[in-house]
Amino acid sequence: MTTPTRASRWQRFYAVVRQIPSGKVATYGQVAALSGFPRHARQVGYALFALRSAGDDEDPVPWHRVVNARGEISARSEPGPEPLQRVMLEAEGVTFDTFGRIAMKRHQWRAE
DNA sequence: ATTCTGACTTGGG
DNA sequence: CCCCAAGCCAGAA
Repeated sequence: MTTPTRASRWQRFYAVVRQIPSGKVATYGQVAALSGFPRHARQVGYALFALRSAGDDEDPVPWHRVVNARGEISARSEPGPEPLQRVMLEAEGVTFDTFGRIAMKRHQWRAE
């Protein structure tokens, strides 16, 4: 709605994640910082978790472009989107090394 | 109102 | 590289 001052921080995170271009990835901490909350990396993860069942076909959030600081896909409590996330990233041109890590120096998103 | 949980990060040893 | 402690917030029961 039109109440940004009362809007959840989560909406802020989603807005930033939506700005991540295809072929690039950002870390939770990065998203938090760009949203204006340097120490809220955790909340970003939780926000995305809540997004799992969101029916946002009109306003999709590229959650798959958010990875942890190690450059790996974070493990969830339950199996599911992990392999999918990797597939989606690879489909966008993101490459993984033998350790299952992303070449962050090459794919990490640089905000402008 | 309280308690528990959950896609994390960073710094220090 | 690994392990530990602290910081942070929202939603469900």
